[in-house]
Amino acid sequence: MFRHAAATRPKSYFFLAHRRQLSSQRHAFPVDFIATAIRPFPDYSPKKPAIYDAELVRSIVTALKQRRSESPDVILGPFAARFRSDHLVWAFLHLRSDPVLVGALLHWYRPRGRPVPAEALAIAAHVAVVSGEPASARRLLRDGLVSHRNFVDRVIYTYKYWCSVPSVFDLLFGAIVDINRLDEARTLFRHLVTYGIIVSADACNALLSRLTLDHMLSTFSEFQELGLRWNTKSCNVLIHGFCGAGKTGEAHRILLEMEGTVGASPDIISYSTLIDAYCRYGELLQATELFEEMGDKGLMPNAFTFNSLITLLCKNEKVVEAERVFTEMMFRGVAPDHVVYTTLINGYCKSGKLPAVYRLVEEMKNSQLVPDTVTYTALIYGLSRSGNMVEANKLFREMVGKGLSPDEVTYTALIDGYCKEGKMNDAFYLHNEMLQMGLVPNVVTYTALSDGLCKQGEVETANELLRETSGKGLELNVFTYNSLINGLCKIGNIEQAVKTMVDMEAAGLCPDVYTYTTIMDAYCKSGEMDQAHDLLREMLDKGIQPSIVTFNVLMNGFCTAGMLEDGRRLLEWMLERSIMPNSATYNSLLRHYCMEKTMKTTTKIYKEMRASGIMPDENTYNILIRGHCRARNMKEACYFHSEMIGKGFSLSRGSYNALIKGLVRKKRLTEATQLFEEMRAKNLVANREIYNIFIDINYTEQNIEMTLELCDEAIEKCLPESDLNKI
DNA sequence: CGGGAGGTCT
Repeated sequence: MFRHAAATRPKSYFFLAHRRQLSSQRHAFPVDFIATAIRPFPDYSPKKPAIYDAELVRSIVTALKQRRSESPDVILGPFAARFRSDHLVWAFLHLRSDPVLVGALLHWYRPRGRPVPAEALAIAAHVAVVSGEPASARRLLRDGLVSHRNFVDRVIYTYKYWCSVPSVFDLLFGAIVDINRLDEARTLFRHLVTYGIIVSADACNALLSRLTLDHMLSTFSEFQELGLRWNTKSCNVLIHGFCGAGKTGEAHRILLEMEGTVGASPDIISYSTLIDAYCRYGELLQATELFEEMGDKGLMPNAFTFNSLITLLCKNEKVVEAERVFTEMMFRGVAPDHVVYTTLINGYCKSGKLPAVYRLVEEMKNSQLVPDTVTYTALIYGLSRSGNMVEANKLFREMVGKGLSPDEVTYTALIDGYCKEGKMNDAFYLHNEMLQMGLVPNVVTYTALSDGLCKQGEVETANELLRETSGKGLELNVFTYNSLINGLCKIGNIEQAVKTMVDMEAAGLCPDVYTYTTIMDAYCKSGEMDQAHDLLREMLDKGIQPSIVTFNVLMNGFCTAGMLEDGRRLLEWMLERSIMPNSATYNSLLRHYCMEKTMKTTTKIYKEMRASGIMPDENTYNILIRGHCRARNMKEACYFHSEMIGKGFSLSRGSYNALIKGLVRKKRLTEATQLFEEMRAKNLVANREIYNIFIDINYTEQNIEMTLELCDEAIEKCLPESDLNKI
């Protein structure tokens, strides 16, 4: 049923509506200003058909109404030759309460090569809105907008005669925003105000969220002054905008003041957005304070809120704490979704804790949560990182099998995995495959490939690749330059590395802690401690904070240069500034004292390390074991060996050699043989000396077959003795 | 209107 009464409604209705709006505003306008400012919608009516046309239209309409179940093509076919675009509107006059038939007529007319007139599209949209079909109205409006320059005018022009309702303008506004004509949306808002129409806050929010921060703010105040009452979502958009620009202080201010200035109280999204920003910028304290505060206000944190905290903890390599928060969240009755699981899985992937990863994947499946592309990418990345390309590929196929599409991030994770293994052919094969899939490799992909080439010593090829990358219009960034600089350092070309650092500055990129640490390491390794120190000075002057790696590089430099006093001083300097050393810091010192065969000092330092709560890593154990073996402390060596096995660490080639040699010396042949077999099973090559020992033993015991096998193996695999010291 | 994946230094 169509309500003709609506046609008389607009003027007074909107006047009242507008007054109501203003009375709740802080900046009230004089009422008589509004009374004179509002103009009525135009009085238009469709032009009259000629008798011939009217009869044609009546026949068409009758046919459509009576034969609803038949295809419009069949019904309208006979009229096709005589049908003009004018007939559309005349037909709509009879079909105004029947949006289905309006749609059918348009649908039939449209593909016939002639454009649908703006007027017909606008009318069809009004009919759809009035009949409660906003989705099709929006489609029609969008069509009108893209095909007719003055479509907005047509919608306003036809508004009154077709007894439309104000929400058509929300849809029109939304459609303009959809096609990204943001200035036009703002103009429309102002224009509609002159008719006494205020576009809804939600429609305006869609615009707001697409604007840059500056425009966002100016639009917010302008629309507010024109009579719009913004809502909580609007403030959330502003909060998000400020957060994205790093202005958490401003965002926080909105959260605190929105109730008073806009009359909209912050909701769970307002808080979560700000909490997420604090987490992103590493301000855990601020984040947790807000977390508490929202609870006090009766806003319960949800999976989004918790996820931000979990992400931050994972980023800070506190994945165990992250899981504690995860457990706490479930305890509070918040069910984790697939995103939270992905966050935590990724955290464990980064720290290489695959058993925990598998446990969470299992748990996720049991909760009926479905992993998506992001989840799979995190898993593939985790497996690539731990050198397990076979499993990574299996997962890749599994995700494709499940109908998920790998994107450029997924491919890059796999490509990086191959690069880290030095399998550059596989890496480039995947690069080609992603091109064939229509995916566009980005600067991250090329950085991974370039880094892979650099690590293979093919710095020239990497340089060539990056030239091509720039040629494609991709902008190289700090990561790219750093990996190239590292490549140059590793082939011993520090001079070129420094030149490249200058290049990157010329390209407008600031060398960061990675750049400096990389070059400092090169200087340290070539014994140029003064140069390294100069660079440290330079980076401190620039206000770049050294990382633990920077200190470790220096520590390693001091130790290898035999500047032990400087090393110890550096350690104390770090401790005084509560810069927490890690296992690598201590490993340099330990390695040095082991080489000096001063195991007493080594043990003292090791005890200091444990007392500071620093867990030894695989390297630490290998250093200690080799040291104790050389000092012939087999009891200690064996103790550390069993402890490291208990933690899932493995002996290095050097440690195997040292342990076996030590055990043989103590005549503990059973243990020595067992280790030798274990070593061979892992495809690690023993020293010539060790082979000789076992060849002798087997020969003495007349195990001729074994003797020959070992001889062959030694000839095939062992390097000449002279090269052994280089390993 | 809010959350999760990939590339650089020992």
